[in-house]
Amino acid sequence: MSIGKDLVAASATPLVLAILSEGESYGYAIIKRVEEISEGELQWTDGMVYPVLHRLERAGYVEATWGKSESGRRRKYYRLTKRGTAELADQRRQWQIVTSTLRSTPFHRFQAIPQGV
Amino acid sequence: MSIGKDLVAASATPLVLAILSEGESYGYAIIKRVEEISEGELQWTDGMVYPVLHRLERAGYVEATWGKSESGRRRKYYRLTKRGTAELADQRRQWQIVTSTLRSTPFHRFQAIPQGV
DNA sequence: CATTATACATACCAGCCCTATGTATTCACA
DNA sequence: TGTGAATACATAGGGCTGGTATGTATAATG
Repeated sequence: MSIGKDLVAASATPLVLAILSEGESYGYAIIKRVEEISEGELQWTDGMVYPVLHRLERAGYVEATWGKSESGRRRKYYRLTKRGTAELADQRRQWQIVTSTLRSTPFHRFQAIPQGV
Repeated sequence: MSIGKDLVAASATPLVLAILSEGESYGYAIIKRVEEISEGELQWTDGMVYPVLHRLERAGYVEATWGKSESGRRRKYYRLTKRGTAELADQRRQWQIVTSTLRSTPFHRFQAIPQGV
C-alpha cells in the first residue's frame, strides 16, 4: 500500500480501538471495516491485525470471547474494556498534539505532486 | 514524553522535512524548533534526531554542509533537496488519508474519559 | 470437486526510536 | 581560575513492532 510502515504502525492501535468503540467485532471484519472507511486506501493484512489484537488484549484494552457466525464458522469477538476506552481517549490526545504541531509548519501548504516533478 | 513511540516515529520524518522547508537548519536547532512549535509537548533527544537526519540524507531528501556558528562552533547545516520536497508532499498525502480515516470513526468524539454513548 | 472467501494463528526478518556513551567547544559565574 | 551548563555532533545496542510467509480449517460457489 502507499502508506508508510511507521504511519501504519502509529495508526493501527487508535484505528482498532475506534472501530471497537462502535461495538464488538472480530479480526476479519475489522480488516474489511478499515478498507471501507478509508475508501480502499488502507488495506490491512490478517498477519498484521491478529498480532495487534493480541497485543491490545495483553495490554488489557480489549477482551475476547469465542463465538460463531450464523453459518457456523468460529469467530473471536473483541470488545473494548474500560482501560481500552481510556486508552482511546489518550490516543486521541496524542494525535491532536502531533497533527496540531504539523499544522504549525508549512507542512499543510505542500500539495501532492502527481508523478514526475 | 507522553507521546507513544510509534507516533513519534511516524511524525519524525514529516516534521523534520517540514521544518527544513522553512529554510536550512541543523540538528540542535531542529530539536529546539520542535519543542517550540509543539509548545513543549514534543521533546526530542539528540540521539534521536541525528540518526533521522542521516537517514534522510541517505534517502536523498536532504543535503548537508559543514559550517560554523557566529561563536565558532562547528555545525552541519541541512537543506531540502528536490526529492525531499516531493517526499514532503507525499507524506502530507499519507497523513491526510490516515487522519481522514480516523475522523470517519467515533475516534474524534472521545474526550478525556468519555462513555455515555 | 476445486476454488474462493472466511477466519484465526505465529515464526522470522527488517527497520527504527530510545538510551547510553563519547568527543569537543563556548559561555556564565563564582 | 575553574567548574558546570549549554551547544553540537556521532554511534552502538536493545527492544518493540509491522510485513511476509506459512499453516490450519470451514463454508460457499460454480
